Amino acid sequence: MSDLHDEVLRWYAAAARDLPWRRADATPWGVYVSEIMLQQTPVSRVEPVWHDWMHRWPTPADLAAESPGEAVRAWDRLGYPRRALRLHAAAVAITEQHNGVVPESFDQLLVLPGVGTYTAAAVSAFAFGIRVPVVDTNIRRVHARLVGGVAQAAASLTAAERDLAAELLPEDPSEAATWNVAVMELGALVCTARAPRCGACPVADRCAWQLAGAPAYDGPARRGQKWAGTDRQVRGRLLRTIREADGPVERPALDVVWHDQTQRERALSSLVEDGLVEPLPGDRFALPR
DNA sequence: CAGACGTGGTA
DNA sequence: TTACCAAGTCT
Repeated sequence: MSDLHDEVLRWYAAAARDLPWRRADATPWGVYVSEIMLQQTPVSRVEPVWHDWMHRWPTPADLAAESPGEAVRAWDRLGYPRRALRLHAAAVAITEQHNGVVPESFDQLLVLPGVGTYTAAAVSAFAFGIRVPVVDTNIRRVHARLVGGVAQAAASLTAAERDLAAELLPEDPSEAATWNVAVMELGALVCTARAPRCGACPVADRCAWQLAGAPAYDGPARRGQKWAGTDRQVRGRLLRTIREADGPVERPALDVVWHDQTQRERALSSLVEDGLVEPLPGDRFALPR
């Protein structure tokens, strides 16, 4: 084991958070659910919802037996609710095509709805200990600083970044699995985007970015996501109203959430199109059955 | 490949 | 208060 691996793994053993989906008693399904929920969503908001889901649907078959609408309701306010729909669809696929057992391989995971390259690698590595490089935003940032000597990773994932992640992965499978989660944790706790705690970093002495004097990011400004006035905001309001209602919602209850009728109708139609909302007779709307 | 897609905490 | 940020995926 190289010094780099040794330092990071030692740090992880001492500093890792005690997250429920990382505990020894976490099931592959629990890991899977956590990875979907954690997409673009902070740990603190995921934790309570994850516990609810694990209690209610401890296996893929349990979720598959429910209606997709119940998954959307239980998703609560985690955001990007299509993830709930895809998680439900994945539970159905796992139940029908894999005998209810979460598949282990990257390729089998990748074809499940809502699973991209990051999640396929993460589930394969974290739930099954398979030696596969995981590349998420934390790991990309750590690599950009530690090896690249720059403050931020590129705007989009490059082939060079994939190659680097593969090169840095320890040979030993068990060590490799821990390495992935350790680098991710380092990025989440120490090598953070805004105010990195380099004084607490186990590899600051060999960090290319530190050695270069921690230069500020000098590339083009990244466009922030718009929110106010967008269809996303309207969709959020509409779905929240429907999600929090006991039964089907009448049209007037939706009319009041947004003033612009054209945009309101467009947003509602897109929710129906996505399968997040089901139109019912009598101009009523509900979560999908 | 750039843009769409939620939500809420923090500086 | 505006703007950025949080374990991405899909088209």
